[in-house]
Formats: sequence, C-alpha cells, structure tokens
Amino acid sequence: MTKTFALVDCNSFYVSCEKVFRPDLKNRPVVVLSNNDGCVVARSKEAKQLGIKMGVPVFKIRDEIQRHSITVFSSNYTLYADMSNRVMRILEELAPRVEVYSIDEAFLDLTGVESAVSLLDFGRDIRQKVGQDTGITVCVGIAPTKTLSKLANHAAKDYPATGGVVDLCCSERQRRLLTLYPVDEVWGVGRRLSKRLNAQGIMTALDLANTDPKTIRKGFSVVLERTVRELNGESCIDLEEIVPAKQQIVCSRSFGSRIMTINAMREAVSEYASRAGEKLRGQKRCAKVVSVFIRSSPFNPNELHYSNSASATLDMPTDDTRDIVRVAMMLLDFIWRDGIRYAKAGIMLSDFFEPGVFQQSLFSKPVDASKSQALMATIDKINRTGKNIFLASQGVKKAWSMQRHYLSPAYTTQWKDLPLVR
DNA sequence: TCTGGGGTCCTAGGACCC
DNA sequence: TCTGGGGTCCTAGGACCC
Repeated sequence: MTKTFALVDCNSFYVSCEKVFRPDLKNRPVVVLSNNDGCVVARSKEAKQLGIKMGVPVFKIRDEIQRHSITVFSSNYTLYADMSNRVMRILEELAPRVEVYSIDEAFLDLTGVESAVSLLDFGRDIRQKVGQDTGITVCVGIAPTKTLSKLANHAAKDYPATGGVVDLCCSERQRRLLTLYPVDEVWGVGRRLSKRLNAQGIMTALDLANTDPKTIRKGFSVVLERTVRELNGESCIDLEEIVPAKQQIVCSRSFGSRIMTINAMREAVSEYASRAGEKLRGQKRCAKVVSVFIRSSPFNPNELHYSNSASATLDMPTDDTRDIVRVAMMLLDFIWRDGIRYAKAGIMLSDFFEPGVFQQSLFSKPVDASKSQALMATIDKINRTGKNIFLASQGVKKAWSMQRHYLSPAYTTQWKDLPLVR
C-alpha cells in the first residue's frame, strides 16, 4: 500500500513564539539570536524581506537593526519548548501517528486518511486548529515519502497561493516541483554533497531523482541512495514514533567573555557537568565515559588557536553529579594550558547503561547507590521549581556566563511572568 | 570587541583474531 | 626475503539535520 506522510513545520518558529505575546510587533521585522546573542537564528517575514540572512553574526548587522528598527530577542528556550509542546499535543490529537522531528516540525503518518477526507482539507484543518489554539502558523507538505513531504512543505512556504498546504501525492506534480528546486535544498543533501553533485552535472532535485540509485551508492553512500529512491516516491525512511534513547549527552557553551584563569574554567566546566548530569538522570541512564573539551576562538587570526579534549572511562557507570564533576576536573587539569583566551568549553557523556544493570568486576567493592540517588533526585526536584541548588565548584558570580541582553519573559512557565490583559 | 548548541548516522582504517 | 583471506570490533572523522 502506498504510504502518505505529512510534514508540519512552524513558520519562523522562535519569532512566532515571541510575537504571540507581543501583538504590537505584528507586521514588524523581528529576529531571534542564538545563545550568547551571537548570530541570527530566526527571522520574521519582514526581516527576511529586509535582506537579513540566516546565521549572520549580529555585530555585522548593527546598522540595519538601527535603521529599520528591527526588534531583537535573545533565545528563550523555555518559552519555545513550552510552545512546541502545545503544538505537538494538538497534532497528536489530529493524527493517528506522529513523529516529533525537531522543536518546530513533526512528521505525520496519514496513510489511509484519504479514504475519509481529502488530504488537502486535512492539511487545512491542521493549520486552522494549530493557529487558533496557539497563535502559531504552520505549513503542511503531504507526499508518499518523507523526503518529498519536506519538499512539499518547502513549496507551501515559498508559494503563498498554496495557502500553506501542498499535496504532492500525484507523480506528475512531483516531477514538476523537482525541477524548481536546486539539489542542495533536498533533505539530506548539504553543502559538501551538493558541490560534488554539481561537479557531475547534477544541479536540480530532478537531476538527482533521475540518477541511477546504484551508481549513487557506489560514488557516494547508501544514505544518498535512499534519498534518490525517496525522490522517486519509494518510501525508505519510516516514521519513528518512539523516540530512541540518546547515545550521548553534550553540554557546551561559548562564554559571554573570554576565560583566562583555571578557576573560572573550573566553574564553567562544573556548571556544564551538572547540567549534563541532570539530563542524564532525566533519561534514566548512567554513563561510563566522560569527555571534556576546551578551546580558544577559531575566528581570530591574530591569536594562536588552541583546542584540546580528553576522555576517561569510569570503573562503574554513574549518574551522580559529584562523580561527573570530579572526573571532569581531572580531565580539565590534564588539557589546561596557561596564556590562552578560552572562548568555549563543553562536556560529553557517553556509553550509557540503565541504572543497576551494569556487570560489576569480580574485585570491585559493591556500591550502595541509594544515598546518591536520593540526593540527586532531591536536587533535581528543587531545581525544577525554578530555584537553584548547585555545587560550590560551579561558582557564584559567573562572570563568564552567556549574554542574553534581549530576553523576553517566561510568559508560559512562571506565574510572575504571566501576560496580563488590561 | 563581537561568529550557537545538540544531535545522528555512515565509512574508512587500524588492531586483533583465527 | 617472503608476507593470505576473512572476520569483528572500535574509533575518528566526515557528512548531515534542526
């Protein structure tokens, strides 16, 4: 049976979240910045029209921001995550099977839906319902494969005449749309691949679809072969309803200002280690491998670039923040070098086990983890209320912590920030 | 002065084994 | 001086995604 997928994607998601609570910004240019107020990661329609590019460092567009009175926000992930949940719950009510693919997109399995209602109407219903309940506008792309539904969604965004919904189930329409998109806009084809493909004369999505899959497998990879088949309507990538358990947890961040002393670096790495431990316990896992990396800015040509990392394998997997911090501090001492202006650091946890299922070595002392578990559970519980319990090693002043000069209130997750209607 | 963060999958190559 | 074939496992690095 032919499958049917829909890709639902929120329009300029982060900007839309901010605009929901700021009706005064309707029809105004708005951008949202990455962590540390570094570069632009989301733009309103109006900001795009002014020529603001995705990913541009904010210091390069100071003039435009001034001249056009563009409103700027720091990233407010607490708000975006909450709004995302609201959107996803609605999709789950409407469709039988949903895969939450990222903070602002979901794949829906619409196989068989067509017998009851037209796919176009179904897409319009989704749009209407999400818009009404959350204030977020979405576009819907419908097709027999995930890769084609991505492209259909693209078209729904690019051509306002579609009303934000494109049904690409008929193969003639597929071919016609494929001619309109360069190959680098295909899902799974990035900068490097498109360069190599272009060199072989494969310029458009249709060119790629018309290439022999076996040749692609030989010259490139099985991944790209799947993409070719998907472009031709053969579904190779299934819906993944169940979120697979994470293989690794990373906590890393650029500093608000450069770090030059080991004490400040110890604070920062302790902080990231604690966040990583929290995430690990949230996944109900213990980790056996801890890695730490530190580096200077790779962008300054007048400075020697230093970047290094180190890993340690523990005797026993752990989810105790104190263990993780202790190992991280050892690793940090190992890679630390004086005289560097450090710009970024991070910690990675990997090699996960479920608590209690690890085979202990014959000679290791039995460990009673119950005290550690109770302590960590208590800390996590308190921290979830918005208070903050932390190890002394994380520091208090945190001169290095990230810059967020344009942060909006936590409208939906803190009572004190609840928007008022006057 | 100022350039994000967090993931996944695949492949090639080395180590090691029989 | 010569130097197989086949297999597994692990890791680093490259590519992609949002």
